Amino acid sequence: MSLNLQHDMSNRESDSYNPSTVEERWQREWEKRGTNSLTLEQLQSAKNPYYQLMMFPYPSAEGLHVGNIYAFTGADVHGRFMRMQGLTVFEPMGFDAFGIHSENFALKIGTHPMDLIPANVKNFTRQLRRIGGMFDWKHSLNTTDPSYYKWTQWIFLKLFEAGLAEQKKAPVNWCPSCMTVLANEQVIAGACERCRTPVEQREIKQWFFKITDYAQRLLDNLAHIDWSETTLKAQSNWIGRSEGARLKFSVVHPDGHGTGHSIEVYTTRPDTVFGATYMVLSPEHPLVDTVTSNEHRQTIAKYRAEAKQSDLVTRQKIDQLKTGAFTGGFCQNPATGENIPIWIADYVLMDYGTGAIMAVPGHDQRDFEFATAFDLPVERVVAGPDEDADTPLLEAYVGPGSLVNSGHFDGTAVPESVRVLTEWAEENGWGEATVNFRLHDWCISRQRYWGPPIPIIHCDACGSVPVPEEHLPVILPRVEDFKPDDSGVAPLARAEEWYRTPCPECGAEAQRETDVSDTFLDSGWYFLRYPSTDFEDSPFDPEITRRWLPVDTYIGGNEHAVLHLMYSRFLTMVLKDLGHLDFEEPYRVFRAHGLIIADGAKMSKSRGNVIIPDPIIEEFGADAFRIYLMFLGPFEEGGDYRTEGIQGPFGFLHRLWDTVLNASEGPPDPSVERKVHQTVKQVTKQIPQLGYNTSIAAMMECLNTIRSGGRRATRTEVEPIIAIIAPFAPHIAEELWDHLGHEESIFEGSNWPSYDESKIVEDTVNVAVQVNGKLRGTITVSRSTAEEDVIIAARAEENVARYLDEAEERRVVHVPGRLVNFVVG
RNA sequence: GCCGGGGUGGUGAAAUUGGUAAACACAGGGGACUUAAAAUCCCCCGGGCUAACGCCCUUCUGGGUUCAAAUCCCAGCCUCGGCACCA
Repeated sequence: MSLNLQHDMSNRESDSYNPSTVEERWQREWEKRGTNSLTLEQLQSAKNPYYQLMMFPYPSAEGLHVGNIYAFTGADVHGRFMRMQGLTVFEPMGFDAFGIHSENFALKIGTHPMDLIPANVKNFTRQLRRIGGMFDWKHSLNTTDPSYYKWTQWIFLKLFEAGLAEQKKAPVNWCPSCMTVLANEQVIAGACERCRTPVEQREIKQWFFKITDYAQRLLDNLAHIDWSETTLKAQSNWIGRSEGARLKFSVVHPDGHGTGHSIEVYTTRPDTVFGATYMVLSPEHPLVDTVTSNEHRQTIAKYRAEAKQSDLVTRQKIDQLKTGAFTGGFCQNPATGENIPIWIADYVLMDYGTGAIMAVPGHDQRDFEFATAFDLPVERVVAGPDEDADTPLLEAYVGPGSLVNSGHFDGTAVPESVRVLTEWAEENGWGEATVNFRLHDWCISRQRYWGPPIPIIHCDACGSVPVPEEHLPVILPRVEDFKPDDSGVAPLARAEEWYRTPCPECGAEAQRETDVSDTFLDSGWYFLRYPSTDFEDSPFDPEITRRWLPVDTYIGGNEHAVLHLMYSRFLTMVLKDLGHLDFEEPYRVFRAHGLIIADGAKMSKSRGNVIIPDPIIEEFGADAFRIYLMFLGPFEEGGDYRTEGIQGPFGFLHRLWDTVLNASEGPPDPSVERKVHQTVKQVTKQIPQLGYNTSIAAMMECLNTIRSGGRRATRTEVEPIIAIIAPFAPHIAEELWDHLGHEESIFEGSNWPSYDESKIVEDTVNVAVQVNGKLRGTITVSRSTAEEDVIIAARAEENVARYLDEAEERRVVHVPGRLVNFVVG
């Protein structure tokens, strides 16, 4: 029979599916017709605007990798689906091309980044077109383009004017290999995120954005935004809000007389203050010199020097022995009135809380370890159940209980005790309730070359003067020797003719800031720029921004859960407060996609399991590759890439092609039609939930049904399938759509098929029959069969009957359309 | 250590959210077509017992709830992410 069909279609025999021909044709057509680009007029007046965003790539020399394509395809499927629903979808793509990545690579191969980046961008653009994304290339952007970073600098100025940018000398993480300052976020377990070199501590003047001013708001808003749960959790952990108290301890002479100095500590357990038997300052604490006695000065100086050298590397290792040194100074425990010694130790960090702690070795494990190491007294002030004031402590007790050895607070239960003791401290003027955040201010300056210059001019008379807006952009000059050195001074300091400039305020000779800004500042606002790239005189056009933002759906990797996503939320909030935006959360919906792994491990050059996409696309086509990637597993969980796996989707597209080309006119077969409607329904429901793998499986199943027994399909059966596959395989969908006689692109107009609920219901159902919960047979009954008749039929089933004969029926459970369960005993 | 995600065939994974476990694919085996290969098509494919109808076992392990558990509860093991001396 299939032979006969082949014969019928002999005029079509040469038209077997050839992905590259089809894909080239449609990529050309889209370009020619402007299918994927919005006009300025559309941007200004679209009735149903939908902003589909994905994370723009850093254009590496290696080109797009499978992970990029996976992420972009997942977002593109969603965007194309929304478009077919009749929305005007804006799906831009750009390049995050500044930063240390490009700079390091340029240094390595000895090419200037200004030459390297355009070549990489060109290659990326070619590859991005090849995968068939619905990208609006008329509204692309590149962060290294002066017309873009002009506005990055403008944002810096806005924060500067608002008092949210400040320069201060700060102990910073210094990577001796990259020769640059790293943000705390770029330090992983004491080592540089990029090169794994242990980080040192240095004091350098740095520009900071005061993101901590927004900590509470950044945290509170997490309750209202529709983001992936894991991302929300990561953000909230990163902000790290904790409630506690600041307690003031007076510094005293050994004889108990006050020195006039006092030290504040931060604690989440003010209720254990009676058990504070010593105090520990961070080695960098400003009062260390003040409290140190002459005979201890040398030891302290030595310890501080050691701490500085090893700093974040060893300091962040938990499982090491506690070290420290006694200052010779004392302070008074405000609760007990007793003098307690002041130590310094590197387990106390200067940049958390106040950089000083009251040590309660009885109820804090770190303090306990320190006290044990240096033979300091351990006092019990909390007794758990079955314990009393004298139960010895073999380790810190942190569980529930009530206070002991705490004067008239004895007996207060622990959660209550925190409040009571804080109030007591407040009444007596030595403490107050405080909220503390783990989040640090954002250090945005880099002593590197490949970034936008920070638009500040340093004048001896006027101080730090912002570059006037009309002088923006401050163009990054071409400096041939841009290699960073150990001095901690940025390469731009070598461009004397560039940095020498008159002060905008007094006209005196002054110098430009030679630090450049962090890449995360570039990517912190790019989504605002995309819809307004037609405008040169403002970063984002107010009218267009009102129409298109916030972003409707943002899909990206969870590796940016804290940094990029936090910074862009912060900048959006600031711009709102300054009156430039009327919303404060940039992304309505954010979904984190999973990771593509190969051979059970993350793809990486060092593992040698990186898959290069180009040859696969060449052989099987972008459509098959897209489907395969989306078919691997749940999009939000990622999947394991196997080279052979693409055969499935590839064969599927071949069969789809043949089926459509051989389709006849005529009415659909009722049972096939039912399957088609079921499939349309399922895919319609699952795409918005990113249930791509199951959508594809449903379409495969549907095509199997259409073709079952070698039957020839009708046009009405296949047409909806072409439409619902279109978001996944846009090229073949266009070609087949065209073949069926449609003039316009399948993506123009609302071509998503509707389904008819009444055509979905089956007239007969299979009902499982169980005896005591074990499957003993199945029966097929008409959907409308009355319950009692279903049970009669079930009881009559041959195999079931064997089990029912033997025992007494106690109960019958009937789940309509699903099963009958006889409970016998 | 803390916070998340997850453990289902040889493999990637499904499972209407408590109702026939393994859909859809990959790999493997067998067959058809072909001079041959590729492509395509058809059949088999969790384990055990059986000539067969069937039966027993099976969703990391052990308990529990229920007529019914991959799904809910308790305990434990493993794994992958994130944070981590954060007071």
